[in-house]
Amino acid sequence: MALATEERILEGAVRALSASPNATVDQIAAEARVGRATVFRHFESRAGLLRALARRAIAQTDRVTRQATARACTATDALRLATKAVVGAGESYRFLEAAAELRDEPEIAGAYERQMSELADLVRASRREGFIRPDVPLAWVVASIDGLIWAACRAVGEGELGRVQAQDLVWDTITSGLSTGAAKEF
Amino acid sequence: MALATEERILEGAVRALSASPNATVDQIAAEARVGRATVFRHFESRAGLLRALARRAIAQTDRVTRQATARACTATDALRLATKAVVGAGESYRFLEAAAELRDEPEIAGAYERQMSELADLVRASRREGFIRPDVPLAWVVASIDGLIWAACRAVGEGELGRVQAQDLVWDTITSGLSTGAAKEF
DNA sequence: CTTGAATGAGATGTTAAAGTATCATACATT
DNA sequence: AATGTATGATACTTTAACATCTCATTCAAG
Repeated sequence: MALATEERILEGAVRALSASPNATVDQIAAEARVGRATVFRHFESRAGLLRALARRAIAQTDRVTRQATARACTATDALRLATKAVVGAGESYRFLEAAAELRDEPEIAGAYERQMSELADLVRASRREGFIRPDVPLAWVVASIDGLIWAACRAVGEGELGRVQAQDLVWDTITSGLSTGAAKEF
Repeated sequence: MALATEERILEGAVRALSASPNATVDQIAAEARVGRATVFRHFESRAGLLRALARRAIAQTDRVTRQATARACTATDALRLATKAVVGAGESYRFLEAAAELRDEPEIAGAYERQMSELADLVRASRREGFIRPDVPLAWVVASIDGLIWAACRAVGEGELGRVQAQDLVWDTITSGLSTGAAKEF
């Protein structure tokens, strides 16, 4: 059952690395309930395992993003659904936040760049629809949405918020901010 | 000049670790323009250096936060000034984002908890003043402000935004969100 | 029951980085 | 000028984790 084993290793790695981003191969193997040697039978090296893991997370994010944007009729709705979907898939890529060694891999860094640039495209389109404020730099809109998504994933991971709740709150915050608007003179 | 040397090492470490969070002692020493042995003369170990660095970053953040809140007359204004000040001090603690080994240190993790809980206090007080929306969970307000601060620090570090611009945008986003509000039916 | 593939356990080799030790040099203080 | 302290360079030891290898065991297929 080679496939099932690889899957178990990958799942274990996600858990182990989410808990501590410098987890050793021993810890990953233990988390996956698999012998240490078996990890090296399926992946050429620790770095290779991390790459596979990152590719998987990227593919997963791409998939849910495509599905979300496919059924949207406006760019703004696509942005909303994509945001929601990406937050929902947080568990699969959250370990990447602190995975320092993966930032150097051009493949991974490139994929992240691409996703950010796709987000920028959505934001630009939504701005043309009059939804996104024109007076805020595009770079900040992208950066802050990204930041809110990470914050939501973290909150879900820490158990501070439910997943569905977090998905809704991100869009709510993008849309309305956090203030009542009652006291702008502050 | 023991003090000046320690300072140089700490500054170098901030730079080296910001560039790559798993920087070796060699890289840190090189960045600080200091011999490798000198690092170990001033700090008992790499871990000790990181602890000192984290303590410094925490103290710096506390200092600017205190200064900011001291001259505020309302909780909301304190929140605004503190947010701005913390973004301004981003360079000094940004390396912590990916410093996995520091999360395990109870002293560091505890300080972060404390700062989050101080932020929560400010948010609660500002909410009593009618500024922060009462319909959003406190945990999310805190988490998203934290997320926006990190996003701003990252954007400044990457050169995407100027520091002052980023400081203003964080509060602007908290206050008003990113949408025009013109198309809430989306 | 036999066979073969995958696994677990653990011994062993390998390497990169941490940490230590030494010595010559520069520099400030007296 | 003499002295003491901090530093840089370098060689060395130690350690932790990666990676490989071997062998007994399990288990499914025939």
